[in-house]
Amino acid sequence: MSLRIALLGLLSSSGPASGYDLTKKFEVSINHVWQAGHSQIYPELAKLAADGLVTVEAEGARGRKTYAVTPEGRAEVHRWMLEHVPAEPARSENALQAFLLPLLDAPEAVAVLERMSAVSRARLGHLYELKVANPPASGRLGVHALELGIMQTESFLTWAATTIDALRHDA
Amino acid sequence: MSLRIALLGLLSSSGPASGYDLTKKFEVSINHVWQAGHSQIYPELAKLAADGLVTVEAEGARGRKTYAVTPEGRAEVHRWMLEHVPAEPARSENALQAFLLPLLDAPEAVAVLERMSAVSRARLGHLYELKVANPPASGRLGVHALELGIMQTESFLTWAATTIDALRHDA
DNA sequence: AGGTGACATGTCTGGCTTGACATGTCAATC
DNA sequence: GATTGACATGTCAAGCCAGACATGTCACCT
Repeated sequence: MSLRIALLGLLSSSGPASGYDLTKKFEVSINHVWQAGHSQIYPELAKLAADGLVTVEAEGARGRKTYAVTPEGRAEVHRWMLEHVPAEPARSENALQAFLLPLLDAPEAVAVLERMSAVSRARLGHLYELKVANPPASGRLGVHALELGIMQTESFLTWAATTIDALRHDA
Repeated sequence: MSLRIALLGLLSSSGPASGYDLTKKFEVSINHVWQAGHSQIYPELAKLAADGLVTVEAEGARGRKTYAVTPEGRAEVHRWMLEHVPAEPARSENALQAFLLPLLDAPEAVAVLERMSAVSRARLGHLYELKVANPPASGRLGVHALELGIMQTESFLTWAATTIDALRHDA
């Protein structure tokens, strides 16, 4: 369901695009919020076309098909945004490791936390790059999600640092 | 993979338990970190037993089977904790709605953010209850994950409030 | 003329997950 | 004696998803 919405949203905002374009857009923008590879995107676009939420606007070179969102497609995203209450997925390997941390002794736990922190700092750097590359003009799809991602990553780092301190203090 | 680890972790920490017990434990403790229903747990326990990571320690009334973790099982969790680098799932309906927020007009976006906030406040309340119910004795499985969940939810609320302000200011 | 790499679209297998279906026991209440 | 509700274990169908496999075009460089 959510993949449909993500695709319709991208098409609504950026205009007609091919499956290939959308796959690229996923990689550089929506990726930190929702991941999908081309093997998911192509079939989903076909379904979307079958349901009348997008149309094949043009077929170009190398078999390229350009999809455009229909008014029904726009309505679908709009409806989903207003009506759908997101289900908390609560399925994160990071959080699972956090949960199981007490199974380790203190030095091991600190090592795990430091590894997590390194990964998060890299992620944070990546998000900052996105922010700089995509100056936060309001109205741009993704600006708010980017801020959210940055804040969440920062708060994760704070948690990790606090927990490391606590573990060192215990030992 | 992660479900195996979650089950082995719970069995390592709390001692032998049945599939039913583990299902209940999932609901009240690990749920905010990793969800699974009994229809996943029972087959996974059977596989775990087949792989020698747990054993059926006893069969009690009403077909109850009590599983205990084996040394191999403990080693498996330990190895996973130290070696496995969590893949960021980055698949959150909440974040997707945040991403698509610019498709809405300002009052609609504010309404969506306020709904999100209400859900998050409820979640935060639930986490606080867990914290009070389970006093944070260090060494208890889940204490760190609980703190993490609280911090992340609080930072989500901060983001939502900031974004609402920004949208109101624009309009 | 041949090779490389970006463009472009698909399929398929296997694993994970959900929700519904199915079955049966035991203890306590009415 | 019958009903209810917690206990307890499973299966099944359908959808979602990742990663591998498969195919072919076009432009550019050598």
